[in-house]
Amino acid sequence: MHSEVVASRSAEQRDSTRESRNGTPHLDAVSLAIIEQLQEDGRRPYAAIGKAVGLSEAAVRQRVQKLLDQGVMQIVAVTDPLTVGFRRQAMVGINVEGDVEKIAEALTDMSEVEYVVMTAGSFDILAEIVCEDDDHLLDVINKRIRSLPGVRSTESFVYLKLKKQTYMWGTR
Amino acid sequence: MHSEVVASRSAEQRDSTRESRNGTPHLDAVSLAIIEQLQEDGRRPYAAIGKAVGLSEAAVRQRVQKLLDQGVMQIVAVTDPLTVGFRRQAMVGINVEGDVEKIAEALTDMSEVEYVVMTAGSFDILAEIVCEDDDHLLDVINKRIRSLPGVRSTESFVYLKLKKQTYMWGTR
DNA sequence: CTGAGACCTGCGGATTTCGCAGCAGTCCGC
DNA sequence: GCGGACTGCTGCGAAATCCGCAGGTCTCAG
Repeated sequence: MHSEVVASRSAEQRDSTRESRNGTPHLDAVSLAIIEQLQEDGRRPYAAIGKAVGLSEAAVRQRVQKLLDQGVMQIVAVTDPLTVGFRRQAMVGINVEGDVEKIAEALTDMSEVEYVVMTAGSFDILAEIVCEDDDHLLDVINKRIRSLPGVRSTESFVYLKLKKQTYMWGTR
Repeated sequence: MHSEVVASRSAEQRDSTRESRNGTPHLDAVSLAIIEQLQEDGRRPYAAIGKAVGLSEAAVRQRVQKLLDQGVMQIVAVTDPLTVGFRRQAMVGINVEGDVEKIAEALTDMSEVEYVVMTAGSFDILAEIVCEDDDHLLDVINKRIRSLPGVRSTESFVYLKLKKQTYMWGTR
């Protein structure tokens, strides 16, 4: 009736989450299904999730706790920054000479920087900035980022309109 | 003892959330405080939140429900895409001739596209793509995006390493 | 064979959620 | 000034959920 994900766990995937060589835990189908449930509604009761994935309430609870402890997922409220009073956002492409990782670390430490990723292509790093107003944004980009030793150049893309933002990884 | 956010709501901010002219609801300090609580832990009990912000359990519950209904926030599980099996990600900068909004809409409809924003600067649109492997990524960029009528050019930045990703807007 | 470890189930008791009735303050129009 | 509509908060009791813990099963290693 209700789609059971698995029943006879025939070897191989007991140990629902286990370290693989690169350090990221491997997830089995059931944990994935649990995550999907929580991506639809982070407050869905464990019993309801259990019914959906074919597990007892307690088992779901233990798995969720483990996923949280391991840092595989987190359950949080996400908002539209505009609504919460941050009126200027920008993506900044950065070119670095020398240690890219080091610059990335420095960006990570800035509270206005929401997102940092090292990339291949004509930028070494992309960083998303969330600010209260133009002055604040200008300050962060010009004073704090461009002055980092090793930053060769930056290019800014000020956000005009956010069209889509989902958190539905694994739900398709 | 426990930091009350407000007590005498002296006019002005009854109507905790109200439409301002641009359509985005205005949030008062208490709702902001509630959001902060839920950004730390999306499953925190209403009573605990109430204690923190100085409201009854029922009041917090009503406010949270309203914030969800209005779409101001959503409570969801967020994960590291890599852990869930999406091994290739990229940011794509796009230049458009003609109706930018239209292209943005088209991108929004693609399930692999996680994030779409219209920008000022040398790209008209930035879109984040989440894929399972290289083939999938190539397919989305070359076949689906570049073939959209009006797309003049694209530039891709394949993700090498995600360094930071927070959901703490309003928490600083 | 035996012990350790991972994972699941079942079950009470504590806690939380939920729905609702009641109350207070504001903003109308009359 | 005074109802009436509206919004938001509180306080409750009932229902549902969460939580901890004591087993049980399976697998692997020695």
